[in-house]
Amino acid sequence: MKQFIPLTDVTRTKNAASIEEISLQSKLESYEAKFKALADQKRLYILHLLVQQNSSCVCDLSELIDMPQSKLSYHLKILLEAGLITKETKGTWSYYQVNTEEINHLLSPELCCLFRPSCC
Amino acid sequence: MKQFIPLTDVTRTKNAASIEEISLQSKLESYEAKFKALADQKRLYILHLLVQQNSSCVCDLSELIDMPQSKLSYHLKILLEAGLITKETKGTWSYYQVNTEEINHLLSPELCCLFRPSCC
DNA sequence: TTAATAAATCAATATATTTTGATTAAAGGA
DNA sequence: TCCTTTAATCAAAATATATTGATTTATTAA
Repeated sequence: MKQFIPLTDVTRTKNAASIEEISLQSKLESYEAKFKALADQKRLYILHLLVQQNSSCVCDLSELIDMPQSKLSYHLKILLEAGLITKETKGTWSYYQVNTEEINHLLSPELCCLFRPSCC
Repeated sequence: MKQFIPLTDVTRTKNAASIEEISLQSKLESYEAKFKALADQKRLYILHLLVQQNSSCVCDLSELIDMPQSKLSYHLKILLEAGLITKETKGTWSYYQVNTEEINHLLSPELCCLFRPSCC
């Protein structure tokens, strides 16, 4: 995982960062994580599939996307930690769903065709 | 640069990909590049600064963000190639600007405070 | 119980991205 | 011309991310 880097590229010796800088920085940090999760064709395609399936478990997805289970779990975890999907475990199954609200907060309405259900 | 990966994880031997799959794939590919450019605190901060400055050259930005010139040029290039900023060269100076239209196509109105001028 | 299935995790490797400092190229001024 | 400034580029090193195959854990079914 990436470390928390200061907004400017050197250590502040004299003054502490202002409140505004800290809050900007924590915003940038959380957007970084979300965009990082979106910055991958495979994960974008997983989101696209999840939207169409509404909800699906790893093994079903694994067949749909033709990807080994461990690899898929890895990418799902990244999406989950970024808050872009949610997970519900029932017995040995884990069902994943797109977090539509989060996607709406982040992306333009134009991107709906790809990442939102019941749209286009 | 990342290679063009097929939507499923194996080589299609029998059938060629359908038109829909190809067009989906090229969309995902272009979004991947844009999200990759956004997937970095430093670049998000550069965008934020550019929005406030309206237009600025590398040397001015370099002071604002306290980042070495070569590093800044590297990150500006990534933003430029993703189409998120534009560049205009005057003499030895290069002036960069946020491509607001592109940002609007991509991001939610909510993100305006950070990445759009005259907003919030 | 035992065996089978689902999915998370792990360690090793492979790949990609970022950083650094130096060099280069182009433009402008003395 | 020669010196300075601006910014792009380069190669090497550092860091981060992704992939692989094996292992582990938990649950269910026989």
